[in-house]
Amino acid sequence: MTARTPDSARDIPEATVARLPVYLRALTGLAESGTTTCSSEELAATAGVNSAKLRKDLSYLGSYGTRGVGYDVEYLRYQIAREIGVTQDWPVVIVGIGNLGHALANYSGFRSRGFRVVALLDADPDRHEEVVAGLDVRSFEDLESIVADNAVSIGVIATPAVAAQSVADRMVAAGITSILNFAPTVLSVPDGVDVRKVDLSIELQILAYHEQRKSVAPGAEVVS
Amino acid sequence: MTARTPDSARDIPEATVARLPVYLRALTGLAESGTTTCSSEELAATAGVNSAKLRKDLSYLGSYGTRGVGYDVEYLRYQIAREIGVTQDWPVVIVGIGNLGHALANYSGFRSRGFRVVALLDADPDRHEEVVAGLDVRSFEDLESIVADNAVSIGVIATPAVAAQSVADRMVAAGITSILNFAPTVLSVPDGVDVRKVDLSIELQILAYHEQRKSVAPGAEVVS
DNA sequence: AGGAGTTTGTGAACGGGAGAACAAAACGAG
DNA sequence: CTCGTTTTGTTCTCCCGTTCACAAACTCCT
Ligand SMILES: NC(=O)c1ccc[n+]([C@@H]2O[C@H](COP(=O)([O-])OP(=O)(O)OC[C@H]3O[C@@H](n4cnc5c(N)ncnc54)[C@H](O)[C@@H]3O)[C@@H](O)[C@H]2O)c1
Ligand SMILES: NC(=O)c1ccc[n+]([C@@H]2O[C@H](COP(=O)([O-])OP(=O)(O)OC[C@H]3O[C@@H](n4cnc5c(N)ncnc54)[C@H](O)[C@@H]3O)[C@@H](O)[C@H]2O)c1
Repeated sequence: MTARTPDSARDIPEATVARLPVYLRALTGLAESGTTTCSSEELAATAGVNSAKLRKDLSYLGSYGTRGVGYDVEYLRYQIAREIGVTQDWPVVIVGIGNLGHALANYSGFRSRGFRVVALLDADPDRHEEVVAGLDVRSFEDLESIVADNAVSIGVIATPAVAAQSVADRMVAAGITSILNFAPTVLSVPDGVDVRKVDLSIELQILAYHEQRKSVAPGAEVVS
Repeated sequence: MTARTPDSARDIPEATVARLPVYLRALTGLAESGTTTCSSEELAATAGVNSAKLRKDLSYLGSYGTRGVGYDVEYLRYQIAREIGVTQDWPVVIVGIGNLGHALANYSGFRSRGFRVVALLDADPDRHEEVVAGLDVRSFEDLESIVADNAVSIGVIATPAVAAQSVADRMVAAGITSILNFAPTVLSVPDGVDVRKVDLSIELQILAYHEQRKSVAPGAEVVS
């Protein structure tokens, strides 16, 4: 019987943290369709996970359900949002406004999920005349002042791979402590800085591996 | 002593499969910089993983190193590429040529890693006049014939979330067995079809969670 | 040829996550 | 108030993945 600190039941497993946003999305969907209460079974189906896993995940946050009834959609949604930290708005800077940077800047889904793009930066002076998604593309040299003025702690790297490490170094020096990296490179950053990478080529290669094996052995597998 | 089938040492752990593309990228980098031989330590550092893990991963493919020496960069690169299946070219279709679809279509990294975009499809007739990255944007109705004519088995979904499931259903019916999904929805597909999802909002939310906790407890953590 | 030095490949210990199963709690009917 | 039904929260077990540590294998030097 661990005396559970009721206010801050800390250290949520990483695997659970990665699923909380999925639950949040599912709950938002349920709320929009008018559902006010749902069981772990329903929510699990909507989120595409096992219901036991869902319940265990939620138990790390606290006891927000009612036995025999289920969960209040709106209440649980708020609790998860609070736990993740998306009840507040997070300012974000995007560096590298090329093909991908444009798409990211124009994406409305970030805003609706608690993130606000405060600046678009690019090293190429030709880009600086452009206005993307209502924001001026500014010089990369402005990074430090923008980070300081807007209390930015999250940065997105969408530059070519060769530039990524130097951009990351500069971000870290400017005070950014979380980086989402789209460039296909391993970034090295000091302790205390989180890096997550998104590599589309790797995803395709994983699919190709399984695809190749389907041709010989029909052992099918669904990776979600 | 499991009699290791030398030609097909099958069932590589999923976690290893996900890292093989990283090793491949690291090896390509080493090869380009003129390195012909490397130790597991060097390669692990380049790929950003533990060297013991790297060696164990490679051991699933076979014994391609030489004790006391290391690995032949070019030889190992080929072996990994063959194992993943990227020695051949994989035809790919992209559905939903909006912000993200444009970026994907223009991305040269796919081509250089064994993937060839054979068609860009969109439901919006206004898009059909467009030429992106040297390809006509074609009607979604052409899906079946394109898949059949080009033996496409991999599809990319970059449509809004509401359309994603119906696009996936249509892809599966047309014969596609691997899907990379960018829409923030859970797709349900029959057994035998692989789905991988890329959700940028989830990545940001995971960063936000850790960021939020940094403010209170300085227990830093690097997630790569 | 033999020994010293390197580096691989793998056995074994460890930790974390997934899922089954169940006891505890809430609710409603009678 | 009591019993039956529903559903949560949690315990327990199993499996996968990570990491350590070391014997086996190879090279080079003397
Ligand atoms: N486009 C895609 O769909 C896609 C897919 C997967 C991965 N990626 C990766 O994302 C990254 C960006 O891709 P892209 O297609 O947008 O490339 P891009 O060449 O279109 O854009 C890169 C932008 O970064 C800017 N830049 C270069 N060096 C910079 C620096 N030091 N500081 C600031 N800005 C700098 C360039 O001026 C350019 O505008 C690449 O690393 C690419 O490998 C892209
Ligand atoms: N843009 C981004 O950076 C970004 C980031 C994260 C996630 N996403 C997700 O990626 C998806 C695409 O984003 P986007 O910004 O490119 O959206 P978008 O609206 O710019 O483009 C969507 C395209 O899909 C087409 N489409 C709609 N229904 C279709 C159907 N049934 N069949 C074929 N085509 C159809 C539309 O005509 C449009 O061209 C969305 O689900 C979005 O949530 C985008």
